[in-house]
Amino acid sequence: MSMTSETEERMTSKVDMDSPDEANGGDLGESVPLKKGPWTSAEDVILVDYVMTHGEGNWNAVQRHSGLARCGKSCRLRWANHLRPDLKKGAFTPEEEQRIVELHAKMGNKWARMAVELPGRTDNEIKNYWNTRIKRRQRAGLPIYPPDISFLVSQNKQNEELGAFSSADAQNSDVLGINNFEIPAVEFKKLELNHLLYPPQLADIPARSLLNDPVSNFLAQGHRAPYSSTYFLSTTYPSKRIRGSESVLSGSNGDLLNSLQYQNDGSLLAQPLGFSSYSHNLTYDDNRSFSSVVPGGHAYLNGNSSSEPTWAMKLELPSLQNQTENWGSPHSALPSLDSVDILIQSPPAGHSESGSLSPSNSGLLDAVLHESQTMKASHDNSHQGNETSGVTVNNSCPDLKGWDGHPISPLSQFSASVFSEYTPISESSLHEFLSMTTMPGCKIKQEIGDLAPLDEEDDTSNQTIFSSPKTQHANNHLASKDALISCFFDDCAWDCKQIHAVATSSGQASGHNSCSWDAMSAV
DNA sequence: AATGCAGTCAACCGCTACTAC
DNA sequence: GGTAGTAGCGGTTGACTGCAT
Repeated sequence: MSMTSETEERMTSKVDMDSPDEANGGDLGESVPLKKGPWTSAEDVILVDYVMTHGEGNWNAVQRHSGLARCGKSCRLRWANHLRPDLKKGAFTPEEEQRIVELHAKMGNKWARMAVELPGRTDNEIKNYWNTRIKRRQRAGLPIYPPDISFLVSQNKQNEELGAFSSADAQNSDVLGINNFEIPAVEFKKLELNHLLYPPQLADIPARSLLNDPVSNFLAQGHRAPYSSTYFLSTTYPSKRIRGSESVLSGSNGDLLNSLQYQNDGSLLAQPLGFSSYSHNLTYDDNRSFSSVVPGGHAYLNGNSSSEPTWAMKLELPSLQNQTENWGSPHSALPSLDSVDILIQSPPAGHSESGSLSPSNSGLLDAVLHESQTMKASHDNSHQGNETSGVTVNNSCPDLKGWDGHPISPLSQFSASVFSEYTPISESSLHEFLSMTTMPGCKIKQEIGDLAPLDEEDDTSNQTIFSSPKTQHANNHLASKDALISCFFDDCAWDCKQIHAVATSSGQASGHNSCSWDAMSAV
């Protein structure tokens, strides 16, 4: 947001001068009231000067030493989000946007950790971008994640579900909660990250930043020296403190810092970055495409916005550390979830006729069967003859558009529908549901190539490669649910096409057949 | 031109984790 | 082990901007 000096001053005049805020770490010994609201240019200069002299940290001392009438928290925030010289200014690039989506699919609302992966970007920036994006897409009735990401999210969920089956496996889980099953290797061929690191370029910085930004001028006037060489390597960002069990990623900071160098002019010199913090699941292949396993799974939030909620339930999306601590353990309770508001309707009365399901499948799976069968009946009545290559294409919601205008995945629709139509929802049940629908080792990967090829665009835009887990346990788990899968996949032809694209592009067929593609495609 | 609305952004707030004593 | 101080994170708020009516 650009702000002229006049505007700045005008705003400043409106800023309340609050009394020292004890809760915010204000200096109780000072009589100077702490100021709130937008920072002025003069304040910025004072703060920058202070950091040049004293370094970062001890933010509450800023007021004492510089006379700046700001609380420590405010100073830290101002520095971290606006004044530190390694910040990248300007709009997110498409690559960064793609990266954010991908990171969010993996991490949930862990903005600080996402910021570590996006050098020069702040958690606040990313958070604002994401929230804006969510709002925009929800309004448009688009899914939060693109289909390939959504698929990977659900794919990951099933791996976590598998991990919960075996305490032995859980004990062997690595620090990030990836169990020792053979995790499907997923390649985001589409996600070229050739420019993952963006050295700040003057061209990227708004003119205001160069001409009117007092800090830029300040730095330009000879205050850069302290930032030269390794000054920031030891003191500055990304230096986000990793909370609690997130410390398993502690290598991230160091590795990242080791990949960054500041030049004498204060600009950031980018070096090849190996992402060693996620080296076990994030890699570059020879084509510099991005390979990832998505360990975190998230609810489909795309929008069945027409469903009026009867009550709201706050769910948290799983984060890595939570998976480690909870998901892999057979003694664990429900997994912790990141904050996502999901509006869920109360279940229809008397919805418990599916007594054939196991107790663990009660509730949501009943709902799955019920809705799937209902939808199937509906399709049979109104959409007969929509079969292509043995796959029934769901056209029941022709107006809904998915990622980049693609029709919304029936899987996504279905998931959203499940979320919106039935409640209370059990996270474990959801995982089980997703596990069944996307279980690796499923015959999908072997026989899917028999389907008609997708159009060229799909082939190139959703190239995702899976390998199969060698998990007999999973296969046994799967085998008992063919019937459910066959019902479900009637409504998932679209996602089957995605799977098809995956299988076609990968050329890696699994030898583990535990559920019948025929059963799914023939319904 | 005036008004309303949505989008964007900076900043604040509440909370938690870490550290030192 | 308890407490206070500090740092950091994530959610929320409010001001500004741009566009549509």
